[in-house]
Amino acid sequence: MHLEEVLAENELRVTRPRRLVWDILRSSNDHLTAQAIADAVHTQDASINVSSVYRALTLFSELGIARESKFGEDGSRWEPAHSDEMIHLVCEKCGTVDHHGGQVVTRLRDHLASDHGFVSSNVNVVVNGTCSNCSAQ
Amino acid sequence: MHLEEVLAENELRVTRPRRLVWDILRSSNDHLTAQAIADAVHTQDASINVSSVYRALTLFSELGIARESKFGEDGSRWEPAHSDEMIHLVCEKCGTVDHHGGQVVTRLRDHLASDHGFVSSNVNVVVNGTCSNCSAQ
DNA sequence: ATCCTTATTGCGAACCATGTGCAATAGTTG
DNA sequence: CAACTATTGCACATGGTTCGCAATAAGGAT
Repeated sequence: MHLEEVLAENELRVTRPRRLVWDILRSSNDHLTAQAIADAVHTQDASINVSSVYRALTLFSELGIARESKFGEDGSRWEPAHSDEMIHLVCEKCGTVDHHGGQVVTRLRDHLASDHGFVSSNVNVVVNGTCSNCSAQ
Repeated sequence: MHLEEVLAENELRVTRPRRLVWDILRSSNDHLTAQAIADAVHTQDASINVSSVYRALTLFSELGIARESKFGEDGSRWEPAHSDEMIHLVCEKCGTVDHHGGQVVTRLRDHLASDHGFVSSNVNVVVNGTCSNCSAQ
């Protein structure tokens, strides 16, 4: 997915802050806080303001190319968008956040819709626990 | 579950702020923000400070008798603790938050543990969407 | 019931993540 | 290149949540 296209399609401009924030989001496979992203941006261009980072992130989320999740302590975590099917496994020991795919979410959605008339737009699953690495020792 | 017992077991004191916060949590079947709880407390005793409300809530959550969830805009939501099996259905139209029980979570836990070595301590499922009431019209 | 000890409070200020108004800057289109 | 205006940087506002500390009150002992 190319930032340029998505922005162009919506008649939005491709600016340096937006490009940098996007590159960092894409290149990291972590779930970064806005602050962490701002820090990373600053190593490449110290003149870019935190506000622009926040503005870029909110924009990306509105455009559907970034996803905001709330876990952990210090504010929201950001990552490139992925399907709801991908749920989050947060290890309480090493702090790693992994994705896990399956049909759980789809099944849940279907069940809620057909049996309870609840039409879901967005499903968020966060599992806290101990990952296999950490529970090994 | 009696507040007094839980507190006594942990050599903690039963104070007016704690009792009021607990009563409000128990009597409401909503998911209240700390601020809303503070407001409710104030109608009964205006002299109680917000800090004490926050302190009570964090304490209750440590004691395992209250649960903090993060959805919506304005901060965390609080409710008396319930099993992970109860997932949250948040209606984007009317704002209602409903509980929904099932085996989804247990199945997910088992799957993650046996097939992926991820031992989950706590599972959080938030489904955003439109409830049957709202989608009716 | 009263005294003592110390957990807990109220207060105010601090903090942190996030949003905003506005003048200056820089994409984009012609 | 020029012009139009979306977007930025700045500095400040905001809203939720925490903290230090002196004053207060819970609960056990006398």
